[in-house]
Amino acid sequence: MKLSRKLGYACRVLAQLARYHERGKLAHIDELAEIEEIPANYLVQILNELRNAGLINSKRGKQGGYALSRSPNQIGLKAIIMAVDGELLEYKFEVKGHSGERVASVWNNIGEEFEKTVRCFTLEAFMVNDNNNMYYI
Amino acid sequence: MKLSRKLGYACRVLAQLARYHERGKLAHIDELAEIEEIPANYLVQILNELRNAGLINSKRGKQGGYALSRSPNQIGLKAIIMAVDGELLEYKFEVKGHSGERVASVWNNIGEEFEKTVRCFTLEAFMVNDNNNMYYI
DNA sequence: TTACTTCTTTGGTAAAAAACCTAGCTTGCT
DNA sequence: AGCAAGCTAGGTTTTTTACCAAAGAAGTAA
Repeated sequence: MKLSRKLGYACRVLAQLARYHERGKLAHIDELAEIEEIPANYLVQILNELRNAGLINSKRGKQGGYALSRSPNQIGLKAIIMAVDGELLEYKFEVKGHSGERVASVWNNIGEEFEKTVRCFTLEAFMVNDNNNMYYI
Repeated sequence: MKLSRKLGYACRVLAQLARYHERGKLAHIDELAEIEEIPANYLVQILNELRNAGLINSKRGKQGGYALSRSPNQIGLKAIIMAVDGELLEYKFEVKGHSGERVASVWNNIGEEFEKTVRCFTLEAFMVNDNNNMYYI
């Protein structure tokens, strides 16, 4: 059970876009790539998928860039996962053999439970709050 | 988020071994492969990992075969997953970038929740009960 | 309208992982 | 001894992941 690196990138870039969202600014792909240390050429693809899923908007040309399509607490983790991975919990094994159906049905149940868990999280959970680190002597 | 085919095989072969367990018989690798429609050459590896994890025992030579090391309700799903996949929920992405740590920490929480879900299941859940299908006219 | 800047799209490639195979070895039974 | 099982350690093949590159399209501003 592995989480793809791509999903990690997606969470990070969205977290970063959430910060831009607070400041009402558009983010450039190169900025995002540098701040979150994501290969820019790969990030292009990821941002595309996020846009196709309706999580972010983009604007071309000068003054262009990316922005969240709604506020972070309106962007559920399930939507993020499905945007980049297609499925929440996909079992790639065919339903075969004597126990095939039973096993598949149990994993469906587990998938539903997992979905409940995932529903508890939104993009807000991924946001870094810099103020937490600001202590004055 | 994909479940490996290997994990599906493992669940199925264990479910089948659970039936042998009820009848107190040892199972041969070829029988298991045929009944559950798993490539025998691959199954060898899987059974090996299950044995190394202590979930099953094996006996060589004539009259040899495989058996569960304990009853199905004593074999937790977590142990099964970890036997074949190594980790329960492994995120292969390095902790980098501005939001790296935060994202990793959130996914750790999700992993813990997932573990709670998984703890509710044992091998018993995967067993097929033939009696359910036995209706007499 | 032209030049420039940004995203968009497509079609790749390289590396890693997953799935599966082969063949010789070991153990235990009869 | 001889055979019937599992054991082990290497392969190979296929699929997926991660990433790159370059031409295209759309907006902006001189």
